[in-house]
Amino acid sequence: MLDERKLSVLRAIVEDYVATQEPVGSRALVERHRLGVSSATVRNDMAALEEDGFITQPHTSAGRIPTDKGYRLFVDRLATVRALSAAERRAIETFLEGAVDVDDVVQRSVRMLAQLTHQVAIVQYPSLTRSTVRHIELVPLDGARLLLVLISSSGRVDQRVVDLGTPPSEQLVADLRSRVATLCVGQKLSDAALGLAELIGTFTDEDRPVVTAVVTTLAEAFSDEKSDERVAVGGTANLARFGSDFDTAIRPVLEALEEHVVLLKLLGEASTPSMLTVRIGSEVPYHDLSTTSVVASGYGAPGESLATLGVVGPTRMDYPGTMAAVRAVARYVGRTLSTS
Amino acid sequence: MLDERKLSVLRAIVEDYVATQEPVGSRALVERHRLGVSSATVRNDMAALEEDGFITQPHTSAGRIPTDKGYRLFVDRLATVRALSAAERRAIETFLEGAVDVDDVVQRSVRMLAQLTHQVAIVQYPSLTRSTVRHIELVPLDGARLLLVLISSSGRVDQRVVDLGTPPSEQLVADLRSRVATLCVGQKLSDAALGLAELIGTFTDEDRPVVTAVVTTLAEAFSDEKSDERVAVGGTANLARFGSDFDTAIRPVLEALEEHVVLLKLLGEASTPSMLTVRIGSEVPYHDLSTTSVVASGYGAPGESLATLGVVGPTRMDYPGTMAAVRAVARYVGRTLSTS
DNA sequence: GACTGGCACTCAGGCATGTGGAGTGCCAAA
DNA sequence: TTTGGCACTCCACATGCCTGAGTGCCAGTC
Repeated sequence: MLDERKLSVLRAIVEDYVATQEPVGSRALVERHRLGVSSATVRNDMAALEEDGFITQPHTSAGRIPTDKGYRLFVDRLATVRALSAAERRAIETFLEGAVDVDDVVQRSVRMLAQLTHQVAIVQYPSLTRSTVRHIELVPLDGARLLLVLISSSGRVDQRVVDLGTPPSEQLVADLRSRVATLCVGQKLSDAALGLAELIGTFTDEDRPVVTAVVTTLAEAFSDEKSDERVAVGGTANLARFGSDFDTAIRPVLEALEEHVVLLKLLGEASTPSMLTVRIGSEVPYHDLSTTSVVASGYGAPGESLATLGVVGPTRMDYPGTMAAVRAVARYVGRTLSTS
Repeated sequence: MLDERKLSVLRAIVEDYVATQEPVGSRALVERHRLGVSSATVRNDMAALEEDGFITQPHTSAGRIPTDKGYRLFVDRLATVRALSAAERRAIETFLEGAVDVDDVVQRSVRMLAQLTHQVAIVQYPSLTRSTVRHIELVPLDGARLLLVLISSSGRVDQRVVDLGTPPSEQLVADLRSRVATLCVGQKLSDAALGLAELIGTFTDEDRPVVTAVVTTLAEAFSDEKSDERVAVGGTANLARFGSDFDTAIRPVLEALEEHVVLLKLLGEASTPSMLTVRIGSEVPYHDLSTTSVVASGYGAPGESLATLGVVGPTRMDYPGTMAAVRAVARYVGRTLSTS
């Protein structure tokens, strides 16, 4: 039903439409691509493709534009992955190398990604719950307060102030510090949770409130999803690509970008690193964003992903180029974070 | 030259234009405001106001719109400060009270401000260099590295990793910690700088590299402007108010919003808290933003301001309302931060 | 001298009309 | 199965007209 030539025609339509933003007709197609057949033949193929729902025409006597289904087929079967140029790769590398801490890595990635793809870029901060603890520290503050500092394997540093009620003895703090460290370092926090809970029972009744407060804070503040919700957004000036009508095209995207929860859902679950997720138009889980596509990838150490990054753009985007850029940036970010 | 009635006419024009976004004519003016004179008289006044550069007409036979100079006069002499409603004030208060840390306060303020003004809101994080040190801590990490934690009076917690070259003795760390703390706590970092520099000389040659590294990091990482550059932006969906032409109206603003340096310059120097700065159109120091206005205010303890917050919007904005909202939020944020 | 009513003039924006061109669908012939 | 040709459709653009809002000015009135 879909012979080789029809697929070529679809590919040609997608490529031309992405390039020109205008419905593409049969005549223009045979002129720009060496299809080896006449425009009449292409017209027949187009009719078939439209029948199958891969393309559509905005109105009679207009050219064709791809449907979401058409883009999907294009991405799955027709796109030839464009490799990044050496210059681009070098640019990513040197730009990311200049980062001084995790915050900086994320900022720079977002900029890089926006610049490479000319789309809106989103980078999620490395997940706390999914990385292991490198160092844990308890610092007594003035009064009955304790500063809890957590350094995770991705280099991220988080802190939280714990209110204890009563000032703890130096002895207790030191003891607690070493035992918590023994339990947690090298582990994921979630894996250490059980051990931490048991820890409480091993202290005297007197010390128990303090221990409980610390353990609870650890569990609550650092383990729940809240601390994984941080994201950076960049390249919003590229929203122009969505179209010129602010209310229907641009505003929904801007609103989504302000809702971090929505953003995280858009990026989706981080699968294994350098595994690309592409959602096209109606596949995006928000109705207002039905004319946008999302290209995302997990990033992190080769084994397991730390978080997700990606771009959102109009459905009529350059998928091969965007996918290549997202994949490349994800790879470099993962590398940068695991060696720092 | 500018009698009372002409000023009333100007005020009426500004108010109507802001409300309707359309050039306002003499007829409509006398209908909507009880000026007590006929439209012909208003026409004469308008001619005079135009002569003086306070208003202009987009084309012959159109109504008048205020010029930047007109808005300026309006803001300086004509605007009656609209007080926030009790409900609005209560909303700010309860919303900000729910914040758990400084980050949260800033996030919430930005949202609040955007929602109140229907403009794009910008909040600068409390300045490190301008607040005093509440607590300072040195935490030995694995290897020859030290974690430097700084808690400032605004509740902000910052940390930096120092690379020492050689692992320091526990004794040295403890010694250094207490002496640095003595020097810094209760002071601004900049005021303690001299004492810190002198501190180096009081250690033995052997210890000096370590001390130098710590002191330098303190001075460099926490004292320069870099750490004051953090800002939060919100309400970008309100960009619609700038107009419908993306390229000329919206894109320049989006681009400015991505450049933190530009943003900080827009907010301007924080003067004393609850002192409002209003820049109108051409008064804004960026040429691309000549159709935007900025309303900003410092915030902080009554004495001296910690940082700045504000909104950017089109020159045709509701100045009294915006100014009231900015002032109110600044006041509450200052209060919230100084009591936490 | 200040205000007012009246009048002629200007011009943007909306609406109807007309036209060119790009593109399609279909059919008969190769 | 492909192709050239032809009739048909419909958008985009240009043209022209008209209306209404608004102005500037002037002569008259208080």
